[in-house]
Amino acid sequence: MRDLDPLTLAKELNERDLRVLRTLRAHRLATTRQLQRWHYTDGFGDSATALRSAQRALRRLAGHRLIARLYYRIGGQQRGADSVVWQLDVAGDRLLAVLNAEKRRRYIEPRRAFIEHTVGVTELAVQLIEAQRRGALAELALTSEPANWQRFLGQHGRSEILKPDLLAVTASDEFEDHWMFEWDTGSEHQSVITRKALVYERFAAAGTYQQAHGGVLPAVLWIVPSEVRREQIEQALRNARNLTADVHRVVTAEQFLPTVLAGSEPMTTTEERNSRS
DNA sequence: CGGGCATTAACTTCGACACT
DNA sequence: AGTGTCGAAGTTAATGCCCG
Repeated sequence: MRDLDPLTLAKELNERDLRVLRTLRAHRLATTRQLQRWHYTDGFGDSATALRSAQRALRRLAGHRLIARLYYRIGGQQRGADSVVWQLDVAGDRLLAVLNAEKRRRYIEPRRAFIEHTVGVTELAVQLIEAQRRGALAELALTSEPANWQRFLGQHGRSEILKPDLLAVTASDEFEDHWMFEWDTGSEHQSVITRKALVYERFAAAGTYQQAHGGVLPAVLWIVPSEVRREQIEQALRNARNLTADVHRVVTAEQFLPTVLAGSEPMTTTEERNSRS
């Protein structure tokens, strides 16, 4: 069954299978739970059944080598479906390549830091999808790497590329917000952070994005794992020269969704959100 | 008191089967 | 074929117990 012709294989797949494959292509890595929350929600009695169905389907896809389960599990075995990570495998890659006339990628077991970072970014996408589904967001357009890379001319006409972790355009009833998300796992040195922030700064100055989107500049949202880290990043951004502070906003993972739902305009207060008992 | 070991509790995955 | 549900089997962490 390994060398089934991709189009023959495609006939055995349902629409949901293909959506899972496309999600893994776009976001590279996702946990079982994330894929369940994204694609296995409609028509299930409870979330346990949905999870069971997702596990079965993912296992079936893995049997065709459409997807592969990583050896590394986030947080260890006892985290269950939250720890099992999937990526596209050779057959799935070939299938999507045939369907979409795209070129191939390599699919090897990534490094641990990459896994945790990428799954974190996927989590942002899943949270936004869920928010849209329950009506908290009227519109949502997600663009992941590498499609969201932004080429622009920096200082002295030097060609540069900005690589956000995730690009999102959200809309509530009347406002449309553009976001660039940077998921910080807490492992990067502050100099790396500020260097990246300066790329954003030059990108804003170049004005190419604003020209293409009616004058709108995306808000840059840094998502960090802890309050301590949040203060460190904010301090680093403050200390960096040539940074206009209001372009960048730093929030913890818990604050991510409320921040996006509140919109990219400067917020009044975040204190109520922090008090959690 | 603390190390080492066995037991228990709390999870998960996954097979099985009925049902639609 | 896909869904709903149960329970067996496996795991890990927490707990309890003994003994030097």
